[in-house]
Amino acid sequence: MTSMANEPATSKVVCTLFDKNPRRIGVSTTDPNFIGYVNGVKIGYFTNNGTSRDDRSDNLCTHNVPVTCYSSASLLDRRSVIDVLRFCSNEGCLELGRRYHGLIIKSGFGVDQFVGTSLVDMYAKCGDMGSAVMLINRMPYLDVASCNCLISGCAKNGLFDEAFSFFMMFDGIDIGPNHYTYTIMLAVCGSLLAIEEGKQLHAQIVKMQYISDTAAGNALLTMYSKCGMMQDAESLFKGLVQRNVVSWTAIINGFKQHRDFEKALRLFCLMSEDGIDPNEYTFSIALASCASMKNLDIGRMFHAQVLKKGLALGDYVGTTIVDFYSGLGEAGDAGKQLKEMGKFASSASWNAHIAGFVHNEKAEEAIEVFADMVKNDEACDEFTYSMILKACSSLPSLVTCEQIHSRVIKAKFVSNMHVGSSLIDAYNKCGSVEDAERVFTQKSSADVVSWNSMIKAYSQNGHPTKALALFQKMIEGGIMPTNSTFLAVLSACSHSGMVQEGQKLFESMVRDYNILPEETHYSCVVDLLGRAGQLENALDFIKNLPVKPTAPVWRPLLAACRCHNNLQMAEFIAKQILELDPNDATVYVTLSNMYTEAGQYTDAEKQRKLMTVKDVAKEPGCSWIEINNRIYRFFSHDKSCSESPRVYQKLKQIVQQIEKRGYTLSAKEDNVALYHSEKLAVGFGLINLPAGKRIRVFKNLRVCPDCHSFLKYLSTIVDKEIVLRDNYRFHHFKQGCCSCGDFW
DNA sequence: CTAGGGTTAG
Repeated sequence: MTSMANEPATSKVVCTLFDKNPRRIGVSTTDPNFIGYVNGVKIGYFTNNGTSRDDRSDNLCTHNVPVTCYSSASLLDRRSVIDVLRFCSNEGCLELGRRYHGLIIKSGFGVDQFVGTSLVDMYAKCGDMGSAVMLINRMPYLDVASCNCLISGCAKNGLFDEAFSFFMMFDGIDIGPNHYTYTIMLAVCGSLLAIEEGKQLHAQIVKMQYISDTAAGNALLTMYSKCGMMQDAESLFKGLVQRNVVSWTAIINGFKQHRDFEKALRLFCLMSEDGIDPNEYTFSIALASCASMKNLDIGRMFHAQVLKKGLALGDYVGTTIVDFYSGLGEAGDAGKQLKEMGKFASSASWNAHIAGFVHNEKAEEAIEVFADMVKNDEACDEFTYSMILKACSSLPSLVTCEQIHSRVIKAKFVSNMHVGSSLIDAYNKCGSVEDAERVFTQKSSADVVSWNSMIKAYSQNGHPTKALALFQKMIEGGIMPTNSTFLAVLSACSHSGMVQEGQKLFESMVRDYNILPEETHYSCVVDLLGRAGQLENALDFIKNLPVKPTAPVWRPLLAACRCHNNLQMAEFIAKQILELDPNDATVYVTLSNMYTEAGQYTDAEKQRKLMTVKDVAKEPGCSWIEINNRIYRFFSHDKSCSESPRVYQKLKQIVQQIEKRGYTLSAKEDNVALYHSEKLAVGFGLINLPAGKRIRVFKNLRVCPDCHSFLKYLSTIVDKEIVLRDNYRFHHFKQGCCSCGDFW
């Protein structure tokens, strides 16, 4: 045996093996996870994970399966055997299929080629590839249908390299691929974005005269559109001998996937003119397009159409409707749809409702729906946990986060990429780097997303050195960084004044990792230079960008001008930003306050007037107050809070009292954030906050004694409901106070 | 008779 113990064979290795006229694939009898050997060399590795849906088979056994299932073997007939196996394949009932397999062996139908193929298909579709391969090897002879089942099984289980290997097998044995085989392989190419291989298959299809087969044509169409070649897909579509509803759906979905929603909807109309009726697939795509376009009217129209056709309660269409309404903030309609779906609702439908609340920053409502979902015994999946953890981060609530974490552990989702990284993110946002660290180290295998989350956690919680060290470790571990990785390390450098490191990283991004910088990276570099006071360098950087600078690229430089008192440059930058985004309230606030501090009161007032005339100050979640020619802006994640007159009065009172006490509320900071956590207001922006940074105070946050007493003072004047937690950590720490940035 | 093509969400 070779030493390839834990890695799947690559198609390259396998292809060369198959080139040498392979005879037979074999399977290990001792290790159920090994799929097989060719001429004594292992070619693949399967994980036997087909048991995940077994909980469903008990129900299905008692309700939906033909009676013969329970009858003695002698009562089985060939027809129903095949029917039941097809049923198991479609529903993913592995356990039921296994039991049925036993009956089949007893009855003697096991030797039947068609029954054998159905069995292979059942195991493959249920995810038990080990058994599928074992059966293939025991079949008296292989035919194209059984091979297709095997290849299709690989493809459905994400084993694309293995699918290719088995496809190559056709060259070595007497049977050849047929049109079924090509459709399967085209789907594999689509998933791998393997356009070259796809084109080769296209050529073979033409040569073999399968091109007139509708399914093959549709598979080609999908392959091209998945690979991003929409022009080829469209011309292929136009040239199709026969366009059925699947062809139309495929091309419409292609344009939807590439975010050309208008074109997608235009084609939807053309389709009806062509006399083809849209079905549930087409409607799902159309509704999802409306959701992405944020077009409530057209979406409602589609909703009406599916209602009329009686398709509105199906899992996919129904869920898309929930998603459509909740994504547009129409939570009422979303909830109504979910309720109407009743038992037809799947976990996806619930997830869509939760996601809508999370995206619209209504974390509490999201958690309520989650509680409802649990109460309804709906199984939570990776999406549910990932979404609900995002809700925890925006609250932010450590307690809720811990509760969800325990559910995640119980449901065995910690190792899932999305759930794991959301967990790290959530602990990060709740201020507990220690917990984030624990999740990260306990994950059996870390994926790049989790590495990114952990680096970001260090970076955002005042551990820039740790962030960079972890980045180094990641590179040494051979993990390819992504653009988010660089965002995290660049911001770590920027917040800790490591200008040179930051610049080096930015350069290596393109040079060593071939990652094209985006707007956010440029913005980070501008921030890096600006914070360090290198205003001219930052300006040069922007001027020399290969693309036209956008408002988000200019903004950090304006903030830097404010910090470093460069009014002249601030005026120039302000002009640039307003040209790109005339409604940016920050610009007026910043300029006005800078003029006030420079004693240019007329100029200051001019800015405030402009701001009022343009009515730009009314950002959601933000209110502002003018005291002594200065503007203070208050942010709160709770819209109703920042917009309520009572709160407005309260805030005004606070600022006045603060000023009366001789404090200058944020000499360099015009934004004051008001956060709530678990019904407590936990923080205020304070003196000398770096621009753009809003403070959050959590129980484990490191606050220096000065700020602590200031925060305590604030808490006494704000409101009775607003109480600060008294368990800050008070010891010497190496990184700065999260409030004022001072070192203690 | 057995195998194939199009749908939801981080």
